[in-house]
Amino acid sequence: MADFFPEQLYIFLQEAYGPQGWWPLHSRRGEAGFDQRGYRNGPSPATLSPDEAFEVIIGAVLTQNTNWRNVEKALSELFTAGINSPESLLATNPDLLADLIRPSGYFRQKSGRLITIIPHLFSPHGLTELSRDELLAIQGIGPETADTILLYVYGRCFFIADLYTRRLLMRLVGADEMGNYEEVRDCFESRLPNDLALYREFHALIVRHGKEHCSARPRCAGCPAATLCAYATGHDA
DNA sequence: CCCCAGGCCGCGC
DNA sequence: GCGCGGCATGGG
Repeated sequence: MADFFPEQLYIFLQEAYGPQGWWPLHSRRGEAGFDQRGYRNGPSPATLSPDEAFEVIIGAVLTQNTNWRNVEKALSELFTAGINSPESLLATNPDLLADLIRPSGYFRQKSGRLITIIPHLFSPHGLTELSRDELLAIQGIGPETADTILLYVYGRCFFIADLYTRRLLMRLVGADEMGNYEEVRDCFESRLPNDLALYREFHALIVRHGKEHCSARPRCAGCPAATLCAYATGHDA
């Protein structure tokens, strides 16, 4: 990863895909300032309201190893059932909660995780801001979920080194140069300016790019990062 | 039929 | 500290 320059990559992705407006708020889709899938038209505020924070945290847990489409179904079920706050979630029977989030997969496990996690992150006064280590100590919060909360809920510059990010970087620099989650995170964080909007937009662009081109089975034709990519060389261009 | 998706945990080594 | 199985649905 020694000669990887993330800002170059960012320029290419931004030019190809434009602004992304993450994190999508499913409950706000179609409202003023949001599109039909809940993506913001403009940049998001540094710190979210308790309602928005609740929804991002729920979504971050539900999307663990799960397609966002399935998460949208589960979020719809939750909001239709009136579960839109820490209090309403904690007042729900775990088996019922599991049934509501069934479309997101691992539904029994995720029901338990939500019930475990939410009291740590919210008090009767509102959002509780925890450190990365404190987040990681909670059952059900691993590195990616912690960094998602830090970046999109608390507005802190932690780079999310999720599946799309690590797969993209592996193809850019080659498998031999690849690192683990923390090394990839450090790679980006040590080479980027401390710019919250940049961090948020960059991760969103990587996910978008992962869905359109750099998926498990890559579609390299038309890839906006091909000129930076070791893998693309010799492939279907 | 198969593989894949914005992980995480507990276990064995 | 790293690899592996379990957890589960819905789309391609």
